[in-house]
Amino acid sequence: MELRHLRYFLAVGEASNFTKAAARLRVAQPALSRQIQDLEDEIGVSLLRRSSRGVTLTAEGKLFLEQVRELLKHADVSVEKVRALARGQYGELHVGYAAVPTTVILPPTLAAFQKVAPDVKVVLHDFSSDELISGLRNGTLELAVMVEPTAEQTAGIEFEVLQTSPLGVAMSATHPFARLKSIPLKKLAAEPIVGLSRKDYPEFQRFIDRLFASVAVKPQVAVECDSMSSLITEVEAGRGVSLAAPIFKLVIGKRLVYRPLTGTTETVSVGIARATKGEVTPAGERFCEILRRKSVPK
Amino acid sequence: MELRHLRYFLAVGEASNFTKAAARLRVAQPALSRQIQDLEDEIGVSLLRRSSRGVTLTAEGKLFLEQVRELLKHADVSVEKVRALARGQYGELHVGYAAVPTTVILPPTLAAFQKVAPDVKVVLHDFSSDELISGLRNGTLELAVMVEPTAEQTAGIEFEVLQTSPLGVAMSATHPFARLKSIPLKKLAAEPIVGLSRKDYPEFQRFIDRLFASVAVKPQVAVECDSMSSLITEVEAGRGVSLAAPIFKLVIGKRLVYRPLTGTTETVSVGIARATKGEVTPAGERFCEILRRKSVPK
DNA sequence: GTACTGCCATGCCTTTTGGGCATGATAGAG
DNA sequence: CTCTATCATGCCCAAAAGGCATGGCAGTAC
Repeated sequence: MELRHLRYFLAVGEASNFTKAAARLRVAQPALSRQIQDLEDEIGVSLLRRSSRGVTLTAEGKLFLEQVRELLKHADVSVEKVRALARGQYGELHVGYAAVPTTVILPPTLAAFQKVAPDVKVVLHDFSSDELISGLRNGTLELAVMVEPTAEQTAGIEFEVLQTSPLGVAMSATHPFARLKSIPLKKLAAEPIVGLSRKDYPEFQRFIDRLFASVAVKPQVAVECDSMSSLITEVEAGRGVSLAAPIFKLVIGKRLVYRPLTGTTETVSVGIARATKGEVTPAGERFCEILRRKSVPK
Repeated sequence: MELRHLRYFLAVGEASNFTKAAARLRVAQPALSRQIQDLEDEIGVSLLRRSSRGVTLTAEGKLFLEQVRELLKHADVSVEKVRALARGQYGELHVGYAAVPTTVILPPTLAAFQKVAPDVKVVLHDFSSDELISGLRNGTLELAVMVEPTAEQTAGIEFEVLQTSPLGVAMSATHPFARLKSIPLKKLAAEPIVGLSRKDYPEFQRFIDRLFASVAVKPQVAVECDSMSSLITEVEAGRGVSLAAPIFKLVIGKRLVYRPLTGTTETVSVGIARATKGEVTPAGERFCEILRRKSVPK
């Protein structure tokens, strides 16, 4: 039994007439006649009642016709799914992201991606940077939108910068710094700093170290928070100030004040991280393209 | 695309090796190789990654393999269903029956049928005799197990007798008749009779008329019941006696007394009724065979 | 490094089979 | 009773599946 037999049977069943079905299939009527006979022989059941005025389906034929309809439909859909998968318009896409630095880029990207590939199920994973890296390594994540990984994390990971921003400082409105237009790095060095915990964000510690190496000062990290929301609360309470990128302004709202940091050329970069030998699905590729487009500053 | 392509792809996908798959399919390896190429060309997507140490599925290949498995399974099941339908081991069978006269035959028949054709859904319809006849005529019922239809009902219906029984009378234990061993028709004619309603059981009225024609007496039908249970209650209450077949003994239990009727050769027959030009399904045929077997008195 | 082995692809030929054309058989319509 | 529409059969051709021999390639063993 081949799909041809089923396609032919479907045509005959729907036309109730060999001649017309043959015309629709663009084959000669005798060829069709024989294929149907072969099909009936193989199944060993009469599917059609022939008469000199067309054909009618037997009860068995009716049942089989139903089945054949489903089957051919399924075959079509299957092929279409595979093609869509190859075009990046079907399947699952596991995207990891760091919540705060991606608040601006991610939502419009997701919206745009949804439009071009509505049948791709995007599975979002809000992870800490270390979790993102290991997710990429073990294949759980196909790509991650995050801040540039540190040298220790970068093995087997390739990173593509999307946006680079200067650094700034966030503080409570009552803090003395709030009266300044910008904060010099040296002044910051003398101030207690609210930071992120070593455990969840190891790269934060290293970043701080690198930043203050230029002024040869050990910064005072007064509090280590395990989440952004607690960090904001601590800063708001006046326990210290926090390093921040301009994007941070969107997250802190009116609870904190943001000022640019001067006296350093250090920057933070947000971009796409992927495993060097990870699978590159067409859907992932499309997603990256949109990310790039949405990252161009207007 | 033909089923052959799918069967071949399944084999290759499962073996991860053309040579072994070809052996399992009993075709030469090059032939298999080419069919798979054709398949990939047709859907326009790479399904396999070839290497010198076998093949691995691409993401598209994995998706397609899943689909193909389902598809081939579906094809097998479809053919099997059609064959089973032709053998009378699949499908629906609508059987009408008259509840009381079939209390003995039907249950064992259903049990036996269930055994030989567990996948046939037997749909039972407990109808009055007129409903049974019209059900057969309009095709709702394929067959009916019932008492022999009257001449008026018999057009377009063929009836096959399964069991014939003499007539008897049912009465309450306190009724004078209960002291007799049998009841002569003439005595019965003088007695008030509890019958079935004209509306639901027209054949009952005609049967009564025919029976009493031989003794040239108009019987007194005192009460017309619309169901067997109410008839039993009425008889039990002493409102009259009722005509009955021996089978009736099983239904009345100890609530009523049964006595044979003498002075008449009239009998009641229970059998299979079918529409003369109704569809005869193999399942229906099987059901009838079992009915016949179960009707042979032991 | 070299020979070896297992794997898949390619080229060429054979066999199978699907398909076309002409024609036959049949039954309902006019 | 002829005419016509319908499906089946016989015969032939062409397309395509399949087989065999062989080639290329990459690990593996020596």
